[in-house]
Amino acid sequence: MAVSIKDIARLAGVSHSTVSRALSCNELVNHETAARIRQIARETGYRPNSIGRSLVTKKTFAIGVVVTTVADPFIAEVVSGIEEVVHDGGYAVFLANSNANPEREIKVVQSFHERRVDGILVMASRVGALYLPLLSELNVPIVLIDNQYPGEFVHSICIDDRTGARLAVNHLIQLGHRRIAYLGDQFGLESDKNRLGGYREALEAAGIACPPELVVNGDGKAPGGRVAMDRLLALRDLPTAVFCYNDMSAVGALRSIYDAGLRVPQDISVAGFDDLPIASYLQPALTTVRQPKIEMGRQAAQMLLDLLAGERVESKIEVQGELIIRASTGPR
Amino acid sequence: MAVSIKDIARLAGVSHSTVSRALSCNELVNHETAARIRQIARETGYRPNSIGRSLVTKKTFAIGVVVTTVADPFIAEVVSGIEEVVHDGGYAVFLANSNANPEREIKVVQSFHERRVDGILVMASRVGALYLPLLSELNVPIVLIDNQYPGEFVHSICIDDRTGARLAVNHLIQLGHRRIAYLGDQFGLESDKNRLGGYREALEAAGIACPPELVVNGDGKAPGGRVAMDRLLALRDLPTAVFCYNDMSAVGALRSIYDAGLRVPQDISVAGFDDLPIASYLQPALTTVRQPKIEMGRQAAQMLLDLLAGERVESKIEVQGELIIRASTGPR
DNA sequence: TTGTAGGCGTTATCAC
DNA sequence: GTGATAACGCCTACAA
Repeated sequence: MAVSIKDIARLAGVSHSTVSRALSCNELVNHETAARIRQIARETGYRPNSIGRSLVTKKTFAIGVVVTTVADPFIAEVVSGIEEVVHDGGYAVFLANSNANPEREIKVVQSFHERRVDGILVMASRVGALYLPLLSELNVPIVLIDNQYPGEFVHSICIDDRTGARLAVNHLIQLGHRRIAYLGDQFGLESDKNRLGGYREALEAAGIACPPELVVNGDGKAPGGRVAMDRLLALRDLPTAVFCYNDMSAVGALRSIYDAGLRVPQDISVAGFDDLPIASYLQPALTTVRQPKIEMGRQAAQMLLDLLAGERVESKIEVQGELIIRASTGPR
Repeated sequence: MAVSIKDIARLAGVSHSTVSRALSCNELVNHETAARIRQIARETGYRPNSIGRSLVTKKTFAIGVVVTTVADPFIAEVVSGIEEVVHDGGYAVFLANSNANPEREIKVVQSFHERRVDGILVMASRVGALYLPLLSELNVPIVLIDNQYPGEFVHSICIDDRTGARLAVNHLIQLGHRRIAYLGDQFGLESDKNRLGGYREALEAAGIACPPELVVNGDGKAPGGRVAMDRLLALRDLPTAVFCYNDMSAVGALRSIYDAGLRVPQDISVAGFDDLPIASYLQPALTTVRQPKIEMGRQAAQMLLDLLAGERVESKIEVQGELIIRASTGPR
């Protein structure tokens, strides 16, 4: 079937070890025989079998990436940053969806382990610190991106949700808004908790009340944002501004507001979080907190590669968001 | 280090072949010893090494997926359909970006081959029929999704771009438009050629002229769509409707139109292609040709799995788009 | 029902 | 410089 090192050895009239050396550009091999061997390898269309190699070297040069779903624009951006660095580092990427299901997340990690990946990257983990016991057993470095399970993990990178949220809400306050709503994600996620926390802190610091009816939950996507905004619009006393968990929630909120016949930002200001590529193309262009998505992917991947190279790494990176003011927020 | 089948054999006082049989639930092994072995495996945290297994079985239960970039909402949707079916079929997914670079695409495919993936899926291939010589050499089944290189390939799935485009353009014609522009993708891509072809056919069938200045090229993304629309708006005689290569191009076109102080659809109607999740949330909601994105991913993956199972498969699937009429198109 | 032996494709350690 | 030989972890005849 596929041509192996032994086939080449036979054709070249040498031993398979010589072929191995010649192909791995080992110096200790006659220049002419090496050239002849490489020539034969080319002619026969030889491609080294990385399975055989991995078995002896105990390196697969593969890393596993777990995401909740790749059909999420934020995640897709981060993954593209990961892919870039991992690929340039000579590694391949296994990708699997957890569907935000903790059991499935663990299953996926274990299947990665069976494939003997050299490292694992998990986005928006629903397991987080629960890995710690597994970790020593697996003996595979894991880096978490935006861990969604309470508690510290060894190696992780995340955005400073709290500060980012304060940035956005302070901006709304400075515009004169006093009745500011928070349109969140599903209950229980760390980043939602922290963005809500930042929102509360900003209001409190400004001496503004935060009545519970102004905090609603969506699902981090447009449909949920729309429904949640519908609830806010059903209030007797409408908010004049809404800070949304993320841009996709804001997209849903905008739809709800338009359908109610209101204008943005004249009637209601809307701010998001993420700064997805679409954000500046929405009508009106969305004010939001930019996350360095691709860069976060790159950094997480680099942290993992450094770990694999045995280098010392910062165990926890926290990046800062940047407020991008566009047209969806205006004075009260 | 990691516990192997031999370690368990030693602990259980049996040979490693017995362990192998017990763990693969082979019937030919004493029930009690099997139970004991499985117990030990559990206690020691044994995880089979799929590398060792693959070497002898010559199956990796991995498939390689090549995309131009995963940070494209259309591609991300298709990939999520692929991942679902592939994962449920017991296979893992290698993901790699080609960055729309033909040389890199070939490199990636070859690296997949070195890893001895059981099959390969390529989205928006820039290589297409050029694979044919490589194919016999690689001896790995390849399925193409939306092949962008001219010519037929063996196994492929694509959308009927021509008919889809006609659907959209006929809709604009029925609304009374006569001056209809085509805002395309980069020059040279098959789907762009075919959507342009469908556009021309629809106009011709209606006896409408198609002056060359009404055909412009974008890049399949919002920035390119915006710039291309700017060019259309610089025309002395403006189009009253624009059919865009895809939804992201339409997103850019909308921005350009708003910035010019015009209204959609009152001044200009805009139609897209894809029906991305965002399409119905744009302002105004985008009229577009729906591609069954997730389903296309599923079908492509299923085709590959069927191929791997040695089943007969249709060599070429062509799916139909569906016109989704929303608010971005209106009477002239 | 179980053990022995061989081999998958590679790298690595020895001698020669 | 080169060739045996062993090893990696697993599966699978074949033998017992």
